[in-house]
Formats: sequence, structure tokens, C-alpha cells
Amino acid sequence: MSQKATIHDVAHQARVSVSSVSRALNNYPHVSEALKTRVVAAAAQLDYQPDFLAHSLRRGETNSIGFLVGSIANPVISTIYEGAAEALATNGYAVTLVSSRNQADLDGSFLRLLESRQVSGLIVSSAAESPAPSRRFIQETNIPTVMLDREPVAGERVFAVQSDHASSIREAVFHLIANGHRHIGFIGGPRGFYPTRQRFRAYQEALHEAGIALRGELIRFASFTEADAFAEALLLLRSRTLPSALIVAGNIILIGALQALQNRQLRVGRDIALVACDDIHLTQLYQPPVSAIRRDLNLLGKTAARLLLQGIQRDALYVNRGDRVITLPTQLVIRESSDYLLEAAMPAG
Amino acid sequence: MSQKATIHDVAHQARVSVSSVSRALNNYPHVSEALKTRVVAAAAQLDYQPDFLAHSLRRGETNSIGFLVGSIANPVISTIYEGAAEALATNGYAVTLVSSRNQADLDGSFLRLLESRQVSGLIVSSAAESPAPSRRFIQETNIPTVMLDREPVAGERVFAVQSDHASSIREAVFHLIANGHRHIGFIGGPRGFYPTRQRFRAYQEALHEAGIALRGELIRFASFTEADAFAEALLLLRSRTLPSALIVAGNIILIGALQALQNRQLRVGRDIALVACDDIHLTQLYQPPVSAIRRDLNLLGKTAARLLLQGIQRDALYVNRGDRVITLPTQLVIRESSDYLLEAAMPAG
DNA sequence: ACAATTTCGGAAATCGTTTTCAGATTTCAT
DNA sequence: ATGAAATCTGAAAACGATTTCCGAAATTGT
Repeated sequence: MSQKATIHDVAHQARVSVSSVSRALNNYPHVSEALKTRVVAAAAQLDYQPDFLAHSLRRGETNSIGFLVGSIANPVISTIYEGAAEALATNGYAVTLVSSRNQADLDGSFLRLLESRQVSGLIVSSAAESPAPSRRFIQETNIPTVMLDREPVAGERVFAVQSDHASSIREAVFHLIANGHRHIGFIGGPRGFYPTRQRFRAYQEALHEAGIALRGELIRFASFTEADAFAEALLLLRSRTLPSALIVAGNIILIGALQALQNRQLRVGRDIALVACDDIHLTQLYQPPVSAIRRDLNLLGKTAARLLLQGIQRDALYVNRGDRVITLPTQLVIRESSDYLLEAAMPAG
Repeated sequence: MSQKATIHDVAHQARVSVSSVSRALNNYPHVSEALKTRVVAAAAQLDYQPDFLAHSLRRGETNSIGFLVGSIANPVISTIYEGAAEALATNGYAVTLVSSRNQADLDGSFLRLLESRQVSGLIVSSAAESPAPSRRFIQETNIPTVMLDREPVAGERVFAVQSDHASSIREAVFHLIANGHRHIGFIGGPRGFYPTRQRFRAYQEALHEAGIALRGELIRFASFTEADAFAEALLLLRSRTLPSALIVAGNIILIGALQALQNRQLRVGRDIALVACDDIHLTQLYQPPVSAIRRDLNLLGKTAARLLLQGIQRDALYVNRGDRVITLPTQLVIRESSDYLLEAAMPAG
């Protein structure tokens, strides 16, 4: 059968040299119309596609992006991915996706894999935090990198897209307080995890401003598994003082929390108020619908892609830190799960 | 700074020729221990990593897999992906993921993109069906391909992993009938879509066997969007004869169906029985919990990966059709949404 | 008409590997 | 000791593109 046509075949067909073919096809200056049309015709006739590997080897650029996630089965991450992938695809980039299965210790080796594949840029949304080898890698590599909802490491070519978790958490806390709640529980993800830190700090600050003392027994942190979230939620719901409201920081955590609430036979929106982070199908369809903090995940992905492409193109241009971190807004959507006044236990001493 | 070390640097360092380095590192036969240790030492010292592009160009193999999906934000697909990706990663393959955003007309160009990237194999889970250009591509390409839950096209090197939708749908229909239902509605995905066809056929056959006539007004097909599923479900629920039970074929469809049920103020598990396909978090946490057809999605992905790697390795070996299509079991999980007897309208004349 | 400039085309080098080929060395049997 | 076979090694040719370099041709200016 017809082997794949090479540039030599095209050159032969068009009766010109290989270099002329290359120039004509990559529209270089100083190439006559006549030659150009002849070459394009020949290329079309032979259905010539430049060899990707040879092209990249010579050019030193692969036109592909490495994307590291903790788990693509997480709906938040997969939606971000879709946004980024669309923007990247329209710019001619393909993306190599690797999942570390929420095992932070694998991040480093996956990043090295991507580096060895010579990706032109990196988008990172893995679990690893602070003094992890993967962060050192990002700091030291020369590959432009965008971190998703993470504290960006130092580095000229490290960018970040974050969500403004804090303001919506504040809003949620004040919303609950306004509805009469004083015992507001909090279940977060891992403590080292950037969104968890942001959310928890906002929770603390808002309570402090409202003059409500923090109660350690109403605060729990879980890992990234539903099972663990379930266990922590259960512990929380068994604490001496049952909270009248609960803030659940993260979509996986929400699963575990709902399981725990059902297990304890607590009716959401009656026995306990619930506010979730990440507005997913589940929060909208649950009975009663669950208040949630919404953000435009698709935009988040698109923004990451845009930032990365800039970082790749302006190879040498200096970009100051202000432009290297973008924070997108969030929005509290109040639904039945928390939209009621707490009758009992008004501070009537 | 230290440019990346090449094989020449290693050769120089070890005072041997480049070809010897290559042989030593790729442990070829007939290479002396002395030379080998010298080379490994030099390589380690220079932190030498073979250049991926040069390697692939020469070897004619990229050790990467192309993965085409309609949408990775679909939790079923992303779970399958995770399963496949893990198996592929442990075998040294990276995967390039492309999403056609459920636009079947884009499939062809994405497949060509993957081909031009010279992937060693393809896993395809796109929407496109029957006489689509993308199917012709798969039929004609020389790249080993695994189709996920699709009717495989003809071709020596085309494999498929499917789920046994039919048996669980039958079981579901009989379960509903046993509980007293006679008006059982069905909402499927696109008609050309393989899982829909399988499910619908089983639905038809089961009703037929039970001697219940099909009612066209209780059957609807939706596209892949929730909005459309919602619209179709609403139409169904407004039909002259309200169904007492509903089978919902697919997780996106389920979203729309639940919206429609809530919109019509029909209580699941009381006013209407519900059986969903795909057992996702939503079905388990919904109140009441929703009966669902469960399958091991991770295994599905792993199986696809295994099949593909076989197809890549046994380059010339003939594999007969029986071994090219694998069907995995499904399982009906009955929950409160359908686990009750229909009191009214017993056939008591 | 001649020199100076610009435009264009082709041979060859390059990217960093793997692999072929053949020459050199060693092992082994006789 | 000698020839054949087995083992080791290095030079050079791939892989398929891009890019440099140089000379030929065409254009321009005087």
C-alpha cells in the first residue's frame, strides 16, 4: 500500500528541492507564487502530512501541553479540563493528560514524564502542596506552568488561576448567622490544600467578626475520599454540641457529608442547614436543593489555557507577578437547604 | 547552564562510541559488562535522559495512546478513563486526550490529529455512529483501536469493550411488572447510539414477552444535553396516559428526567417508579435512593487498555472476532425509587 | 552595458536517537 | 598453531523534517 508520503516525495512530484517544499508549505518569504502553487498541488495530490516527530525534533517544540490532575473523575476538575482543552485545541495544541490518582507522591514522576515528552507547557491541578518534590520540580523547570487553584510556587514562568473562595464563604457564614445559626460546622479537605485553607480562613474570620467563638469539635478535615469524608462528617455530627448548620468545602466531601446526614437521620433544610462548595448536579437536584458556592469552571479552564499560551509565546518578555495570578469570582447560590430561619434556641437566655 | 545531555556527551564521558552507549542502555545482547557499567555510570553522572522525539522518530513508535471522548465531564466516561489511564501508565504509555464536545462532526478531524501525532493506539468513546466519517477512519486506519460501548466497525485491528445492558434492562422491566406496573415509560439517548439501541431493544422485548403492548407516547429519545432530556421527559410526563414507572437510559438523561419529575411535582418512589442506568453518586444519594443499573466502569477502562496493548503487541498475530469484543456484566440495584407495589389499578376489572 | 542588489533554488548540515554493517578481538576446537 | 565461530565495538546511514549557506538568476540603478 501507499506508504506515508514524505517531503522528498512531494519534492520529486513537484520537481523541486526538499527545502523549497518546506519553505513553500511553511510560507516563508521569498518564494515565488508559481513554485508555491506547484508545491501545494503536489502535497495535496500525495495527501502529504508533515511528520510530527521529525518536525518537533527539528523545531524543538511539540505543540502539546501536559495536564496533571489528581483525578479526572472529579467533576470539578473534568469541567475545568474541558474548558482548557477547547481553548488549547483551537490554538493547535494537543494535551497529554496524566492522573496521579490523588497520590501526591506520584506527582513528581508524572511531571518528569511530561517533561521527557517535551511538552511546551504544563497545567497542574494535583493534590500536592507545600514542601513536596513536585513543587520543586515546577520551581526549577523551564517549562511554563499554570497552577489551578493553588498557591503558585516562586518562579518567573509559573502562573496561577484561582477562585475567590473567601468572599463567598464569608457570605455563607453571614447568611447562616442572619438566619439564626450560632453553631456552624465546617468540613474541609486536607489542611495543606489551598482551597481548603482559603475557605477555612474565611470561615474563621467571618465567625470572629460576628463575635462567635470557634468550636474545635465543629471543625473537621478529611482526605480526598468519600469514605474519609463520611467518617469525619459522622464524627462531627456526633460531637457534644450538634451544629445547626454545616459548611461543606468540596464536592467529594459533600458526598460523604450527605451520607453521614442520612445515616444520622438528619433532615437537610430542617434539622440542619447545609451550604456546599462547588455547585454540581447533585446540589441542584437534591431534595431539598442545596445551597452552593458556584463558579464558572469552564472559564477557569479557558483562563488557564490563555495564561499558559501567553507564557509560552512571550518567551522572554517579563510578566510581573500581578499578571501571573488571576483570581476569578465565586457566587453563593442560596437554596432551600439553608434558606430558613432557625426557630429554636434564640438567645433568649 | 547545563544543556540537556545527549548520547554523544555520554559517549564522550565514557570514552566509547555512541552506538555502544545506545546498546548498553537498551540492554542489547553482546555487550560486555565492563562497557555496560562504564556507560551506566556516565549516564547517571550526566543525568542523561534519551530524547523522546529522536527516540520515537527512529523507532517509529511514540508509546502514546490517543483517547477520543465526547465529553470527559461525563462521570461515566471519566471513570472509564481513569481505569484505562492507570493500566496504560503502568505499561509506559502516555495518553493524549481529545474531547469532541459531543459534536460528532468533529470526531474525524480529532482522529486525524491523533493519527498525525502517531499514537500507537486509539481508544474511542465518541458519540458518532453508523455512517459517520469517523467510523470510516477507524475502519481504514492501521492503528489498533478499541471502541468503548460501541458497535465495532469491521477491521482486523478494531476491538470493543461493551456492557451487557440488555440483561439488566430486562431484569428492570420484569421487576417493575412484578410490582404491578403496566405503563412503563422509557427515555433514551440518541437512537443511533449503541447503548440506547441495546437498552431500547431489551425494553421492547421484555414488554413483548410479558404481553404488554408498546405505547409510543411513553417512549422518547433525547440528545446528549440535560436541557433536551428535560424537554423530552416533560413531553413524556404530559402524555395522555401517565406512566407509573420510568426507565431512564443514561446519566445525563437522568438529570433532565429528575428535573422534569420535580417540575411536574411527581414524587419519585410514590407517584412514579424510577430506574436509572449508570449508578452514580446522584442515584445513591437521592431521596429516595434511585434504583440503577451498575457496572464496573474502572474495569471497563482497564479491559480496554489491556485489549489495546494486546492489539499493539501481537502485531501480526491473528485475533479472531470472538476475542476482539468483550462484554462485561451489569447489575440491577433495586432501591426505594422502585421497590414498592403499585396499589392502584390492579387488573381487578 | 555593467555593477550592485535582490530574489530564489538546491545541496548539505542539523536535531538526537537507533540500527546496520563491517572490522576487530576473543574464544574454541582441532 | 591455526582456522572458524562467536563476541564485542565503532563508523556511518538511517528516521523526516527544518534551516543554513551559497551560488545562480533576475531585477534594479547608473
